Amino acid sequence: MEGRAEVRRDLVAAAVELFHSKGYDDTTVDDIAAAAGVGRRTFFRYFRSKEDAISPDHETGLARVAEVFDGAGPGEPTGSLVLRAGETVFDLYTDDPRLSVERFRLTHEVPALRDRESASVDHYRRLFIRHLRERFTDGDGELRAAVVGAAVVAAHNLALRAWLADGAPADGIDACRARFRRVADMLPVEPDTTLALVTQRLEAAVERLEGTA
Amino acid sequence: MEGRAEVRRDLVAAAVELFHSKGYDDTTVDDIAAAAGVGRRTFFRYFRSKEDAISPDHETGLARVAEVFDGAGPGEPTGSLVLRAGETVFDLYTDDPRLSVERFRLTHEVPALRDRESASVDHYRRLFIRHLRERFTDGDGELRAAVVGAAVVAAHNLALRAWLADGAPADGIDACRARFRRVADMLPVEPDTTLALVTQRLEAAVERLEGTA
DNA sequence: TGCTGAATGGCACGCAGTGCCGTTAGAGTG
DNA sequence: CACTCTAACGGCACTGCGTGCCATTCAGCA
Repeated sequence: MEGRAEVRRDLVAAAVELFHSKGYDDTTVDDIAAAAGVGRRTFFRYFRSKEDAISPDHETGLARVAEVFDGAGPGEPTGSLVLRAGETVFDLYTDDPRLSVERFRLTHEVPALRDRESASVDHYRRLFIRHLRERFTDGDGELRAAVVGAAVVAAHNLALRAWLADGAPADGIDACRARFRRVADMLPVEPDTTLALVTQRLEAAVERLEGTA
Repeated sequence: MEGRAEVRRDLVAAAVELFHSKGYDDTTVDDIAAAAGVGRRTFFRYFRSKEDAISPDHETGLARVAEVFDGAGPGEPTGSLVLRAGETVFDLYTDDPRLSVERFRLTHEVPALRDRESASVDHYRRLFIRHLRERFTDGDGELRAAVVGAAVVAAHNLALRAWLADGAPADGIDACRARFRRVADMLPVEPDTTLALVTQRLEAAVERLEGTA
C-alpha cells in the first residue's frame, strides 16, 4: 500500500500527463483518478478541484512572504525588503523545474487556468500591499503601497515567466533573480528620494563654489 | 412582448436582488430565470455564466483603453496617456452607481466573484503592458512596461474602490479621478528622467560657475 | 394564407463537486 | 490469536452549472 504522499504524487503525475496528451478540457477527474489507480472520490480528498491538481502550493508561498515581512527590522530599507520577499517565492518553482515548465505552458493555453493564475497572483499582490501600508505612513502612503506592491509582483512574474518560457535552465536562475532585482530602481519606495538627494548635493556644490569665488 | 434589451435588464435586476437577499451561493440560475420570468435556457443565451449576470462589460472597457492608445500621437507623454486611458474606464462604473456599489459589495464578499474580478483586472493590466512595450524601447523596456502597467491598474482600482466603498457619491467622482492622477508622479515612464535632468543642470551650473571664477 | 427566421422553452446530457455510508486495512490491546 | 478502533478508500446518489438538440411560437413578408 502507498502512503498519502505517494498517492498525491501519482495524482499530480497522472494529471500532468493527461493534460498534456488529451488537453485540459478533455480530461475528466475520472480519467485522472483512474490513471492514478484510485477512485474518483479519493481525488477530491487530495485536491479541492480539478485545477488544484497542477497548482503549486500558494499557501506556502504566501506564508513565506509574510514571514519575511514579519521578521524584518524596521531599519531595513523597503526596497531590499520587497526583493528578499519576492526571491523567497522563487524556490517554489525551482524545486521541480519540469513540473513548473509544464504548468507554465498549461496556464498560458487554458483560459480557466490562466484566470486562476491571475487570482492567485492577486493574493500575493494584496499581501505585499497589506504589509507595505505599515511602512508608508505619509499622505499618499496607501497609493504608494498599491503601486509598489503591484510593481514588485509584476516584476517577479515577468522574470519568472521569462525563465520558464526558456525551459527553466539551471544556469538561468541567477539571471532570473538579477532581472527581478532591477525593479528596485523603479519603485517609489521613498517619496522623492532621487530629487531630494540630488537637489541637496546641488545646493552643497553651489555653496562650495560660491565660497571659492 | 419585451425586446432583448428589456429581458437582459430584467435578468440583471433579478440577479442583483436575489444575490443580495439570498446570497450568491444560495441563488441558482433557475431562481434568476424564474424571477425574471424567462426559462433557464434563455438565461444562458444572455450570459455565459452565472457570474456574468452582474459583471460589467469588460470587453467595452478593454476596447476603450485600446482606442486611447491607438489614437494617441507619438509625441504625447506616456504619463498623460496612461492617465487618459485609465480615466476612460471610470465611465463604465459611473453610468450606474447603484449597480456598481452592489457589485463592489458582492465581489468583496464572495470568493468566486473576487477571483473573477482579479482575472478581469489582469486583462486590463496585460493590455496596458502590451501597448507600453511599444513605447519603452530601451534595455529594461519590458520590465518598465510591466511595472508601469501594473502600477496604473492598481492605482485605478484603488481610487475606484475607495469611491465605491464610500457609496459612490456623485460629488466624489472628481476626488476619485484626482486620486488616480497622483500615480503619475510615481511611474518610471522615462528612464532616469529626474536624475539625468538634474545632473545635466548641475554640470551646466558648475561649468558656468567655474567660468566666472 | 403560407413561408421564413429569430427568439424561446423544455428536455436530456456530461461533468464538477459534495454528502453519506459501507468496507477494508492496519495499528494497538487483551 | 481474536477483538476493537480508526483512518483511508470506493461507490452511490444528489445538486447545480453549462451545452446541444429540437419543437413551438410569433413577427414580418409575399
